[in-house]
Amino acid sequence: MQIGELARRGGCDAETIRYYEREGLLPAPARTASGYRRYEQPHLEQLAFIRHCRSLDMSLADIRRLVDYHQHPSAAPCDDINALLDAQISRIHQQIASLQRLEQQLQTLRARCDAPHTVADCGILKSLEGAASGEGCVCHADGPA
Amino acid sequence: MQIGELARRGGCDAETIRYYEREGLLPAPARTASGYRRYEQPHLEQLAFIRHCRSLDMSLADIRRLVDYHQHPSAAPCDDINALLDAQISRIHQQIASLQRLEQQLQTLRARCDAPHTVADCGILKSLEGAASGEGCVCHADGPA
DNA sequence: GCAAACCCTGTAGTTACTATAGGGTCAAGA
DNA sequence: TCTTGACCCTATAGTAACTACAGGGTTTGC
Ligand SMILES: [Zn+2]
Ligand SMILES: [Zn+2]
Ligand SMILES: [Zn+2]
Ligand SMILES: [Zn+2]
Repeated sequence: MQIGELARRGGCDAETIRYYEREGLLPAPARTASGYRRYEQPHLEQLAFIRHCRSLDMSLADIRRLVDYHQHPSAAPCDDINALLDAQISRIHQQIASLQRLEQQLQTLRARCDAPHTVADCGILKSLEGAASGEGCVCHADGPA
Repeated sequence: MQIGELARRGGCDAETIRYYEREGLLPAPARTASGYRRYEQPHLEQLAFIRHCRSLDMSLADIRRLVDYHQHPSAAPCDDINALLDAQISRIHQQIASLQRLEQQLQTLRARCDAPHTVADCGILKSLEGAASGEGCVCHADGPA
């Protein structure tokens, strides 16, 4: 199949596939006489592997390592794979915590403007200005995030 | 004060300040005869304003709009400011939801490797491989994220 | 008169793509 | 046969918000 069909079946853009090839995540396929890329079933599976990992928000560097394990399955213990997953989970966990603090801070700030009024008089802007001149802001009352 | 002191007091790097100047978020300050930037108190306050907004994860584009309101307070209603905050809050909210789904998916995948074994035999890698060949993965059992 | 600690500009790198520009190829219809 | 449209190719630049040089000049103190 050519790159367009692989892209459709893999649920991504053809540019993305060329990018993965440049980055060494997908092997360079055979070419037709006119230079078109020719893909086979294994390419689709490897692309699906990559896209699935991406849907888990893994970095291309991490995916590269998993692809390597996938292509050269070794008798070594799988500690590396576990560590990779654990790091990913912990990163996500921290991001969630940080975003939850952030949302609370934004809600507090948002609450400073409850009635309709002018920009010059807006409690949100006033809070931000106060914080800038060192007055201590409403949103970061419990220590900066 | 020179850029280094402003950076220390503003809690960021001197490069960041030059970047803000290039981006039009901070006004170009006066220069000494030898070309060094000379900052005054108002610059520090504007930098603090920007950094505070950044700590709320606002985009530089949004901050630029707030800085404009701050510098030219108008008699117009503050709907824009409210909309900006609301959009920010909703964005964060969606990110949290998406990351929570993600964490669940990663935990499910992680649970496929409970005992120590070899890479060739690892349940995590096997799950990822199965998903790539269309078998339906453990992690996205409840529909893709 | 020299070294350390500043400062300057300009450019390139980061992540995972996305979007052009400027071409070549191929199959089908007029 | 010519042309139209859908496909493909490479190479380059753009995204967000910085960060990190390279390769200089300046200022301060000893
Ligand atoms: Zn208001
Ligand atoms: Zn605050
Ligand atoms: Zn395992
Ligand atoms: Zn899955």
